Amino acid sequence: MDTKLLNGTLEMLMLEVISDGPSYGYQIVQTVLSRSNGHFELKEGSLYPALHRLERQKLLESYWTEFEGRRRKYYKVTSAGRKALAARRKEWQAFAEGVNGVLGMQYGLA
Amino acid sequence: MDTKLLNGTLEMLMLEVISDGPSYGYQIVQTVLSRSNGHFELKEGSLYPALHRLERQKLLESYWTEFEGRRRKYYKVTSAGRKALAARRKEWQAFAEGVNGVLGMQYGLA
DNA sequence: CCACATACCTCGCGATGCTATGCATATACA
DNA sequence: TGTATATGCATAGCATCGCGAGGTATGTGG
Repeated sequence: MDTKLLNGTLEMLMLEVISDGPSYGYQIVQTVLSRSNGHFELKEGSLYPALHRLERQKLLESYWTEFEGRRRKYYKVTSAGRKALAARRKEWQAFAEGVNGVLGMQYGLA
Repeated sequence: MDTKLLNGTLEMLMLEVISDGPSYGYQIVQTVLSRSNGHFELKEGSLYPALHRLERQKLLESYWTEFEGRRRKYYKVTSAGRKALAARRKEWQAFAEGVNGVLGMQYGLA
């Protein structure tokens, strides 16, 4: 997968995954990987900075837990985060329609 | 339109437009604007560097013309450019499917 | 004469994803 | 015992790229 395309959508994907229930870094990577049919393999060097970014923006909140001797930092979506997610989904749809328009492709909900 | 999303797709859109016939900077902006239903307003600060990039990569070729006292630099797609465009269209489709998969959206050709 | 459209260009900033690296623990296997 | 693999978090520094701002130039219409 061309990494450049991910630009801007990575945070949306993370918000989306966490909006289904609190999750932590390592698990988010696995979830995105499976839900994208193995296409998106988030890298730690982009994942953790993005999580911290989203938390600074109050779109996520975190708490530490302990599980079988390993520490996990769980993140959950705030109400502001849900609003932001909804907005980004709309942006994504408009964007995809714009690109498909230029490419001469007509896409619609199946 | 969120500028971040354009990352990586801008070159594909430009190749696509020019593949319909030689075009020049100013016109490319107008074409992309109309074909995206007014969504993508390419900025000169990204347009011209991108054109030069694509020419350096031999995906575009250019020639100067004169029209009503104004100079225009026309670009045409090379055969390598056509191959690259086809590849990028595939990448885009895979990418969009991946994103829609994570978002829980099912899209198909209409 | 001056605003606006047309038409090209570059510099430097900010944002963002990645590689590389580091730390730590549990499990499986030799 | 040691060692590879999976789990789990984090940061520093690099490369890329789109954009705003600024510069140059001509034609047209008020």
